[in-house]
Amino acid sequence: MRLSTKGRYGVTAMMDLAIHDNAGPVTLADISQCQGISLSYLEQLFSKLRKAKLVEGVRGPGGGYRLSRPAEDINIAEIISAVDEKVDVTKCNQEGNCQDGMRCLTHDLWMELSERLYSFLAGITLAQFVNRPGIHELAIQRDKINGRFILARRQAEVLQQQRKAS
Amino acid sequence: MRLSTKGRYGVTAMMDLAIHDNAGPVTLADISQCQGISLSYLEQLFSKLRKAKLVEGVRGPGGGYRLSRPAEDINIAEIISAVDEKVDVTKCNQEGNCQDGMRCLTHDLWMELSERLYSFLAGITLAQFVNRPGIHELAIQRDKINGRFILARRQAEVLQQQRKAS
DNA sequence: CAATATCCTACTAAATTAGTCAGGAATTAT
DNA sequence: ATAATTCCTGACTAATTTAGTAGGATATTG
Repeated sequence: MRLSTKGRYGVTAMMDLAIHDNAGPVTLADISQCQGISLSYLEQLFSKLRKAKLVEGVRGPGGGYRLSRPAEDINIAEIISAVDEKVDVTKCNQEGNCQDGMRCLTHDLWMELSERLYSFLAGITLAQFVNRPGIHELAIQRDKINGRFILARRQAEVLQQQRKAS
Repeated sequence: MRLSTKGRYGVTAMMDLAIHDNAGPVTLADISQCQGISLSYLEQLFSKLRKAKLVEGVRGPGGGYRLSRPAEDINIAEIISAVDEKVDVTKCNQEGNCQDGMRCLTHDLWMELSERLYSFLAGITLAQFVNRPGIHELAIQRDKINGRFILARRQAEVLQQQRKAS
């Protein structure tokens, strides 16, 4: 009973996007460096996230990825499903043909577990999780350690523009 | 997010023991044939189940395995833990050293998920599951199809002895 | 054009899972 | 006693999945 790194990486990366959402697109190179995930591997994951319409890619310099919806509307179950296949612990993919074309004795158990698992994860939005006490502080601390100055600069620019506009 | 066959096999096999609990020990050869699991593989699983004190082996002819405790006192989480390692979706085995010796941003999420997962599974006893409507009937049907006459005979003998004793 | 990014496909290495094989040890029936 | 039955153990292997590489194409900005 475990979660592959694919799912964990996916959620972690999405949280990164959510945290830096106001500072424009985040590059995979950035995430790769900070979270210690290989760039190419991240590209594969984001390809899936993009196909699931959870993120949007922006090409070219200054580009990167951003959430395609507000963090309030993205839940953990979606992310894991997109990246790590289904959240499902049955053998038969819920089809009930687990043993000789019939439902095996434990089929109902796995079905129920799968459902509960999914709804637990579906009940947690990115926003909810990012807004937990301490998370933002922890993230900023991390960014400093990792020398994520680009993001800091961008974030400052965005604030300036907002001031101009008002 | 998935369950390996180890865990599934383990639970399925334990259910088999629970269902045939009144008919004396169940041989692995029997389970192997009926559930379509290789005998040697079952032996490995049962070695773990035995070490976790969930089953007892009875050697010699007429031997097999039986539950070491009443089915009411055995829950699904124990079985999976015994056979398939921990029920845990964190990267760091709950130690909180997931990223550079610090807790990663998603650590709390995985911790909470692991806990909920475990307590869900721990809340289901073998007995509860075996006593679900339809399960016993399904099992008897299966036994007939699989020609599990040995067990049927034994079950009859047990009943006779009980009658004599009373 | 040059630099920066995403995007895409195919390949490879490592780890895990699932299983096999070969034998030994305990128990019971004959 | 001995043969049959069954658990028990460890080492080995094949298949699958996971994780990661490599290399290049495409789009965008300055």
